[in-house]
Amino acid sequence: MKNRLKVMRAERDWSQQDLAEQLGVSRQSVNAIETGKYDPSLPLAFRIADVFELPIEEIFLRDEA
Amino acid sequence: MKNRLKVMRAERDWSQQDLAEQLGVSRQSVNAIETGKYDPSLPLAFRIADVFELPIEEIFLRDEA
DNA sequence: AATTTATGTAAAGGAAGCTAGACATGGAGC
DNA sequence: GCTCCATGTCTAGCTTCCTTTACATAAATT
Repeated sequence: MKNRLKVMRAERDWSQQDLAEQLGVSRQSVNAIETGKYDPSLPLAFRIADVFELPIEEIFLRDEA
Repeated sequence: MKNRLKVMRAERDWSQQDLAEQLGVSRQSVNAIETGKYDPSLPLAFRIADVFELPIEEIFLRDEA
């Protein structure tokens, strides 16, 4: 499951730390999600969607294939 | 995090077992999600959305408050 | 009455998500 | 040079998600 977090964060000029604080998670979690180590939980995915004001489907992308 | 799984499943007249097989998870997982024991992972939420052909946001609802 | 189906629940174990703490690197600015 | 930042990574530990196995109940069927 890929995501557009890094790009969307860059568009807003937020650091991983900035985003982590808005989401209420650790900087390491944001980093791990961005670098593809794991996917966020569903509740966290909703918070991410809220922060970026976008539907989940526009942030997280089904794996091709 | 609430969800409309039970109703949507009833609308289609699927058993928990039917849905579990379509999703590739155990019947207990479907039951646990429906009865609110826990939320699905993000990848599973996407599969659920695919099976019901609805956006995630129309199936899973942010907790009010 | 006996069987089948659907649902709910529980326990134990493995896999995935998340934490705090620490360390390394590269870039920007003194 | 040194010092911040921002990012990436690692570890140990805890919580959440998901599994198999199993048991209980109610409803429908035979």
